[in-house]
Amino acid sequence: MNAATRQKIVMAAMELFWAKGYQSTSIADILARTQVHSGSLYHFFPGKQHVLVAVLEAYRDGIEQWLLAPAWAGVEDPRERIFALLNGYRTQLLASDYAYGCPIGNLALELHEPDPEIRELLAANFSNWVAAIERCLVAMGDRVAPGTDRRALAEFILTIMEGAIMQARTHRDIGLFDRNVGVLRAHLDQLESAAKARVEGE
Amino acid sequence: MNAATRQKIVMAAMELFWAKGYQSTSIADILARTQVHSGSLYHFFPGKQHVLVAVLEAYRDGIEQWLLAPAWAGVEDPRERIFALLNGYRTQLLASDYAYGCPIGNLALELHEPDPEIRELLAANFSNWVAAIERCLVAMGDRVAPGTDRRALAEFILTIMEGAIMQARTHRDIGLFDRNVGVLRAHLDQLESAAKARVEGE
DNA sequence: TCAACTGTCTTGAACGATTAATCAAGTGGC
DNA sequence: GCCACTTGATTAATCGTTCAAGACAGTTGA
Repeated sequence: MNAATRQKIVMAAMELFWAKGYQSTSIADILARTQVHSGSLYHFFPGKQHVLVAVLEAYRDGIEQWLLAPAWAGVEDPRERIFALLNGYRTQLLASDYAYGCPIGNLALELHEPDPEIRELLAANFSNWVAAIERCLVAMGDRVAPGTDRRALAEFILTIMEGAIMQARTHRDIGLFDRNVGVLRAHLDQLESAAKARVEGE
Repeated sequence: MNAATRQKIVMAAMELFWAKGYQSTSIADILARTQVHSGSLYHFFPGKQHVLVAVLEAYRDGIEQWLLAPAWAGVEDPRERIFALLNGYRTQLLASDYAYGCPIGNLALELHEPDPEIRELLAANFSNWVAAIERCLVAMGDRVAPGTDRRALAEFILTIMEGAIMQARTHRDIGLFDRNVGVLRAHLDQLESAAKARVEGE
């Protein structure tokens, strides 16, 4: 199997779905960008939807390499890793003049009645992201109060990332992103100081 | 002007854009549902995009009557009004089997390069929603610590609503919505108890 | 009182463009 | 010769949009 052509298609589709969305990206768009002809594309993929499947699998399998590793390079403190990850999205949003938000979040809201396979891949992408944050929260140990539901808090942080990008992009104002992250920071501060007080009180 | 036909189109488009998204809704879909013919639609609207404008204007102008008033009927406490509003979205999500999220949030992420007019209408809808929450936070008076940025907190609450719906819908699991709202509730609890401690301390 | 006119809205066939997808004929390495 | 892959013209369907013709209500003028 000529993996090169297949991968070229997936990479181009990744970029195009991110920039324009799934429906607004035509097969012709993908063919033009890759210099591949339609017969080749349909040799590897039964249809457009299967290109999306491959894209979502690529995101799922590449989260460590393409998302977490770059964001966390040189950042050791687990708490700061959370904000470093959020800052990665912030940077992308600004660098693209508010065009590039979260590719998974975009697709999750664009596709209204996705096939189960697609929906589960979107969910898996969210789950992996949440798991990465949860690992940071676990690594913070007793800096967060012991009774804290770290999984729920990790889900909450994904929520904030998605909502903050949505608002910042719509208003074309990074202040919305920053203020949202600011409130999250205050929330984590409070959780930490509560844990600290608890330790000192004992 | 025969306002009846125009309004029929706007109402049908509202529903269809909400259920299927903007791009997946064809003019033919709107015509079929309204029993209006294409010539009539194009008599009132220069094009599909202007139907979207009318829909967004309808949301903007109807937020009080169609969103806030029903959610807040019988709820006087400003803090509980916040959660009553969130609960409205929760109910819709469940009643529609995870189909109906936030119509504005959906459009905000589906449309990648919206015309300025569309983008500003989306932003105006968000702003009105945030303003309504901010009024609740102001009505809470010194139950929240005086230094709190109530606007930022209101934006944060919109973020949580949007992110919580996105995740719950993708996972088809209301637990994601509930846990997100749970963390928000804990955050507000903490803000309230901090304000209380401050008052008692003085 | 009635006929003619005016402007608003309706009808529905038709248009060109774009869409995802097909397929028969190739190419080239093994 | 076999098989994986490529080429690119072609397809049927669907898209948003157009337009000429007509329906209808209200106004005008005699």
